[in-house]
Amino acid sequence: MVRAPCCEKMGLKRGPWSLEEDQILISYIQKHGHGNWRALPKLAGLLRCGKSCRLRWINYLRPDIKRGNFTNEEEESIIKLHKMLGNRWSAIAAKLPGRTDNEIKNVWHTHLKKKLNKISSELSNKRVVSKQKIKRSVSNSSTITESECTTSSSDFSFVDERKDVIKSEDIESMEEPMPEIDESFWSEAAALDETSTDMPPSSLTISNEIMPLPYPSDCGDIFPQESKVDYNSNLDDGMDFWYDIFIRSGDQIELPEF
DNA sequence: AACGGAGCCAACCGCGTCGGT
DNA sequence: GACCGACGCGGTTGGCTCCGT
Repeated sequence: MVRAPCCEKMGLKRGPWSLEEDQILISYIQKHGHGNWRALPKLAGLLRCGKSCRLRWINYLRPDIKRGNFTNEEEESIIKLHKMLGNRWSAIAAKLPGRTDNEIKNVWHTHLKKKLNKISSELSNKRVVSKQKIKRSVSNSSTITESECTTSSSDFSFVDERKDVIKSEDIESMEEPMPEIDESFWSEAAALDETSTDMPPSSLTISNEIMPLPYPSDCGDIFPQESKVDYNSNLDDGMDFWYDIFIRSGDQIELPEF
Protein backbone atom coordinates (compact mmCIF):
# COMPACT_ATOMS: atom_id res chain seq x y z
CA MET A 1 0.00 0.00 0.00
CA VAL A 2 1.41 3.35 -0.97
CA ARG A 3 1.10 5.97 1.66
CA ALA A 4 -0.64 9.12 0.56
CA PRO A 5 1.36 12.34 0.63
CA CYS A 6 1.18 14.18 3.94
CA CYS A 7 -0.88 16.87 2.34
CA GLU A 8 -2.42 17.65 -0.94
CA LYS A 9 -0.06 19.91 -2.78
CA MET A 10 -2.78 21.39 -4.96
CA GLY A 11 -3.05 25.03 -4.11
CA LEU A 12 -0.96 24.82 -0.97
CA LYS A 13 2.00 27.10 -0.52
CA ARG A 14 5.44 25.74 0.18
CA GLY A 15 8.81 27.25 0.96
CA PRO A 16 9.74 30.07 3.29
CA TRP A 17 7.05 31.61 5.44
CA SER A 18 6.10 35.24 5.05
CA LEU A 19 5.65 37.62 7.98
CA GLU A 20 1.94 37.72 7.26
CA GLU A 21 1.64 33.96 7.43
CA ASP A 22 3.59 33.93 10.68
CA GLN A 23 1.23 36.50 12.17
CA ILE A 24 -1.82 34.53 11.12
CA LEU A 25 -0.45 31.34 12.62
CA ILE A 26 0.64 33.00 15.85
CA SER A 27 -2.63 34.78 16.43
CA TYR A 28 -4.67 31.70 15.63
CA ILE A 29 -2.72 29.50 18.03
CA GLN A 30 -2.79 32.16 20.72
CA LYS A 31 -6.56 32.31 20.45
CA HIS A 32 -7.44 28.67 19.88
CA GLY A 33 -4.38 26.56 20.51
CA HIS A 34 -3.14 24.35 17.76
CA GLY A 35 -5.58 21.51 18.35
CA ASN A 36 -5.66 19.40 15.23
CA TRP A 37 -2.72 20.40 13.08
CA ARG A 38 -4.27 19.04 9.95
CA ALA A 39 -7.37 21.12 10.40
CA LEU A 40 -5.55 24.20 11.60
CA PRO A 41 -4.50 25.79 8.30
CA LYS A 42 -8.04 25.68 6.98
CA LEU A 43 -9.44 27.15 10.17
CA ALA A 44 -6.74 29.79 10.35
CA GLY A 45 -7.00 30.68 6.68
CA LEU A 46 -3.53 29.57 5.72
CA LEU A 47 -2.65 27.95 2.41
CA ARG A 48 -0.27 25.54 4.08
CA CYS A 49 -0.47 21.92 5.09
CA GLY A 50 -0.81 21.10 8.77
CA LYS A 51 2.59 19.58 8.89
CA SER A 52 4.19 22.75 7.62
CA CYS A 53 2.29 24.81 10.21
CA ARG A 54 3.35 22.51 12.99
CA LEU A 55 6.97 22.68 11.95
CA ARG A 56 6.91 26.45 11.66
CA TRP A 57 5.39 26.79 15.10
CA ILE A 58 7.61 24.24 16.81
CA ASN A 59 10.85 25.39 15.25
CA TYR A 60 10.39 29.10 14.93
CA LEU A 61 7.29 30.80 16.26
CA ARG A 62 6.85 29.23 19.68
CA PRO A 63 7.21 31.96 22.31
CA ASP A 64 9.71 30.00 24.40
CA ILE A 65 12.19 29.56 21.58
CA LYS A 66 15.64 30.81 22.41
CA ARG A 67 17.22 32.48 19.41
CA GLY A 68 20.86 33.20 18.75
CA ASN A 69 24.12 31.34 18.98
CA PHE A 70 24.61 28.37 21.21
CA THR A 71 26.65 29.00 24.32
CA ASN A 72 29.62 26.86 25.23
CA GLU A 73 27.53 25.27 27.97
CA GLU A 74 24.84 24.33 25.49
CA GLU A 75 27.40 22.89 23.12
CA GLU A 76 28.90 20.86 25.95
CA SER A 77 25.48 19.52 26.77
CA ILE A 78 24.79 18.57 23.18
CA ILE A 79 28.09 16.71 22.92
CA LYS A 80 27.45 14.89 26.18
CA LEU A 81 23.86 14.04 25.34
CA HIS A 82 24.68 12.96 21.83
CA LYS A 83 27.27 10.58 23.19
CA MET A 84 24.66 9.08 25.46
CA LEU A 85 21.61 9.21 23.21
CA GLY A 86 22.93 9.21 19.66
CA ASN A 87 20.92 11.01 16.98
CA ARG A 88 17.84 11.29 19.13
CA TRP A 89 17.54 15.00 18.55
CA SER A 90 14.18 15.44 20.17
CA ALA A 91 15.44 13.75 23.34
CA ILE A 92 18.46 16.02 23.31
CA ALA A 93 16.28 19.06 22.69
CA ALA A 94 14.14 18.11 25.66
CA LYS A 95 17.17 18.65 27.87
CA LEU A 96 17.91 22.06 26.39
CA PRO A 97 15.10 24.50 27.15
CA GLY A 98 14.30 26.82 24.29
CA ARG A 99 16.20 24.85 21.68
CA THR A 100 14.56 22.74 19.01
CA ASP A 101 15.56 19.37 17.69
CA ASN A 102 16.01 20.85 14.23
CA GLU A 103 18.31 23.55 15.53
CA ILE A 104 20.38 21.09 17.54
CA LYS A 105 20.61 18.76 14.58
CA ASN A 106 21.84 21.61 12.40
CA VAL A 107 24.38 22.74 14.96
CA TRP A 108 25.64 19.21 15.32
CA HIS A 109 26.12 18.67 11.62
CA THR A 110 27.56 22.06 10.81
CA HIS A 111 29.67 22.80 13.84
CA LEU A 112 30.10 20.28 16.62
CA LYS A 113 30.83 17.27 14.43
CA LYS A 114 33.67 19.12 12.79
CA LYS A 115 34.99 20.25 16.12
CA LEU A 116 35.05 16.70 17.46
CA ASN A 117 36.63 15.36 14.29
CA LYS A 118 39.35 17.92 14.63
CA ILE A 119 40.03 16.92 18.20
CA SER A 120 39.91 13.29 17.17
CA SER A 121 42.48 13.66 14.44
CA GLU A 122 44.78 15.70 16.64
CA LEU A 123 44.69 13.09 19.33
CA SER A 124 44.97 10.20 16.91
CA ASN A 125 48.23 11.66 15.72
CA LYS A 126 49.47 11.91 19.26
CA ARG A 127 48.29 8.39 20.00
CA VAL A 128 50.45 6.98 17.24
CA VAL A 129 53.45 8.32 19.08
CA SER A 130 52.21 6.81 22.33
CA LYS A 131 51.56 3.42 20.77
CA GLN A 132 55.01 3.33 19.31
CA LYS A 133 56.49 4.03 22.70
CA ILE A 134 54.41 1.34 24.34
CA LYS A 135 55.37 -1.20 21.70
CA ARG A 136 58.98 -0.32 22.25
CA SER A 137 58.62 -0.78 25.99
CA VAL A 138 56.88 -4.11 25.53
CA SER A 139 59.63 -5.46 23.35
CA ASN A 140 62.18 -4.51 26.00
CA SER A 141 60.44 -6.00 29.00
CA SER A 142 59.49 -9.22 30.66
CA THR A 143 56.08 -10.18 32.13
CA ILE A 144 52.67 -8.74 32.49
CA THR A 145 50.38 -10.01 35.15
CA GLU A 146 46.74 -10.55 35.80
CA SER A 147 45.79 -7.47 33.95
CA GLU A 148 42.33 -7.98 32.52
CA CYS A 149 42.78 -4.97 30.39
CA THR A 150 41.12 -5.45 27.04
CA THR A 151 40.82 -3.24 24.08
CA SER A 152 39.13 -2.97 20.76
CA SER A 153 42.26 -1.54 19.28
CA SER A 154 43.69 -4.56 17.55
CA ASP A 155 47.07 -3.12 16.92
CA PHE A 156 47.67 -2.11 20.48
CA SER A 157 50.19 -4.78 21.16
CA PHE A 158 50.78 -4.70 24.90
CA VAL A 159 47.27 -5.92 25.54
CA ASP A 160 47.66 -8.95 23.36
CA GLU A 161 51.04 -9.84 24.66
CA ARG A 162 50.21 -10.37 28.26
CA LYS A 163 53.41 -11.99 29.14
CA ASP A 164 55.19 -8.74 28.74
CA VAL A 165 55.62 -6.02 31.28
CA ILE A 166 55.05 -2.36 30.87
CA LYS A 167 57.15 -0.55 33.36
CA SER A 168 55.46 2.37 35.00
CA GLU A 169 58.33 4.69 34.16
CA ASP A 170 57.94 3.75 30.51
CA ILE A 171 54.34 4.76 30.58
CA GLU A 172 55.04 7.95 32.50
CA SER A 173 57.71 8.90 30.03
CA MET A 174 55.31 8.81 27.12
CA GLU A 175 55.06 12.14 25.37
CA GLU A 176 51.33 12.45 25.90
CA PRO A 177 49.70 10.91 28.92
CA MET A 178 46.37 9.18 28.48
CA PRO A 179 43.50 11.59 28.92
CA GLU A 180 41.33 11.37 31.97
CA ILE A 181 37.62 11.38 31.29
CA ASP A 182 36.01 13.78 33.65
CA GLU A 183 33.68 16.75 33.63
CA SER A 184 36.40 19.13 32.56
CA PHE A 185 36.92 17.25 29.34
CA TRP A 186 33.61 18.29 27.94
CA SER A 187 34.03 21.96 28.52
CA GLU A 188 37.55 21.83 27.23
CA ALA A 189 36.51 19.92 24.14
CA ALA A 190 33.71 22.35 23.46
CA ALA A 191 36.00 25.28 23.97
CA LEU A 192 38.63 23.99 21.62
CA ASP A 193 38.20 26.31 18.69
CA GLU A 194 39.15 25.92 15.07
CA THR A 195 42.55 27.47 15.46
CA SER A 196 43.68 25.67 18.55
CA THR A 197 46.26 22.95 18.21
CA ASP A 198 46.34 22.16 21.88
CA MET A 199 45.20 18.92 23.36
CA PRO A 200 42.70 19.30 26.17
CA PRO A 201 44.87 19.67 29.26
CA SER A 202 44.18 16.42 31.00
CA SER A 203 46.17 13.54 32.28
CA LEU A 204 45.90 10.02 33.50
CA THR A 205 48.36 9.03 36.13
CA ILE A 206 49.09 5.35 35.90
CA SER A 207 50.28 4.16 39.24
CA ASN A 208 50.91 0.86 40.95
CA GLU A 209 47.60 1.10 42.74
CA ILE A 210 44.21 -0.22 41.86
CA MET A 211 43.04 2.17 39.18
CA PRO A 212 39.35 2.58 38.46
CA LEU A 213 38.68 2.95 34.79
CA PRO A 214 37.57 6.36 33.72
CA TYR A 215 33.82 6.48 33.62
CA PRO A 216 31.83 9.40 32.37
CA SER A 217 29.62 10.29 35.25
CA ASP A 218 26.65 11.14 33.08
CA CYS A 219 26.52 7.62 31.71
CA GLY A 220 25.78 6.23 35.12
CA ASP A 221 22.12 5.68 34.51
CA ILE A 222 22.68 3.87 31.28
CA PHE A 223 25.84 1.95 31.99
CA PRO A 224 26.06 0.96 35.62
CA GLN A 225 29.59 0.69 36.94
CA GLU A 226 29.29 -3.08 37.24
CA SER A 227 28.21 -3.68 33.68
CA LYS A 228 30.37 -5.11 30.97
CA VAL A 229 29.37 -2.66 28.34
CA ASP A 230 31.61 -2.22 25.36
CA TYR A 231 31.81 1.52 25.16
CA ASN A 232 32.94 1.53 21.60
CA SER A 233 29.59 0.29 20.42
CA ASN A 234 28.00 3.41 21.81
CA LEU A 235 30.41 5.95 20.49
CA ASP A 236 30.57 7.71 17.26
CA ASP A 237 33.62 8.07 15.11
CA GLY A 238 34.68 11.32 16.61
CA MET A 239 34.89 10.07 20.15
CA ASP A 240 36.03 6.50 20.32
CA PHE A 241 39.66 7.45 20.56
CA TRP A 242 39.12 8.28 24.18
CA TYR A 243 38.13 4.79 25.04
CA ASP A 244 39.56 2.27 22.70
CA ILE A 245 42.87 2.02 24.49
CA PHE A 246 41.74 1.43 27.99
CA ILE A 247 38.05 0.94 28.37
CA ARG A 248 36.07 -2.13 27.74
CA SER A 249 34.25 -2.70 30.98
CA GLY A 250 33.89 -1.21 34.39
CA ASP A 251 36.64 -3.46 35.65
CA GLN A 252 39.68 -2.25 37.39
CA ILE A 253 43.16 -2.69 36.11
CA GLU A 254 45.71 -3.80 38.61
CA LEU A 255 49.17 -2.88 37.55
CA PRO A 256 52.05 -5.01 38.78
CA GLU A 257 54.56 -3.99 41.37
CA PHE A 258 57.89 -3.05 39.91
C1' DA B 1 32.42 43.84 -9.67
C1' DA B 2 31.48 39.15 -10.86
C1' DC B 3 31.68 34.51 -10.05
C1' DG B 4 31.88 30.05 -7.73
C1' DG B 5 32.27 27.19 -3.78
C1' DA B 6 31.32 26.37 1.08
C1' DG B 7 28.60 26.84 5.02
C1' DC B 8 24.41 27.38 7.22
C1' DC B 9 19.65 26.82 8.36
C1' DA B 10 14.66 26.65 7.47
C1' DA B 11 11.69 23.66 5.47
C1' DC B 12 10.35 19.33 3.38
C1' DC B 13 9.87 14.26 3.03
C1' DG B 14 9.06 9.72 4.39
C1' DC B 15 8.65 6.50 7.89
C1' DG B 16 7.43 4.76 12.54
C1' DT B 17 4.36 5.03 16.31
C1' DC B 18 0.26 5.86 18.76
C1' DG B 19 -4.50 6.19 19.68
C1' DG B 20 -9.19 5.86 18.25
C1' DT B 21 -12.67 3.11 15.96
C1' DG C 1 -6.70 -7.66 15.75
C1' DA C 2 -7.00 -4.67 11.69
C1' DC C 3 -7.35 -0.37 9.85
C1' DC C 4 -6.73 4.51 9.50
C1' DG C 5 -5.60 9.22 10.57
C1' DA C 6 -2.62 12.26 13.02
C1' DC C 7 1.54 13.27 15.00
C1' DG C 8 6.49 13.23 15.86
C1' DC C 9 11.01 12.24 14.52
C1' DG C 10 15.30 11.99 11.89
C1' DG C 11 17.36 12.46 7.39
C1' DT C 12 17.71 15.29 3.50
C1' DT C 13 17.29 19.22 0.49
C1' DG C 14 17.15 23.82 -1.43
C1' DG C 15 18.16 28.35 -1.27
C1' DC C 16 20.33 32.14 0.87
C1' DT C 17 24.60 34.31 2.61
C1' DC C 18 29.36 34.76 3.08
C1' DC C 19 33.93 34.61 1.60
C1' DG C 20 37.78 33.94 -1.34
C1' DT C 21 39.56 34.52 -5.98
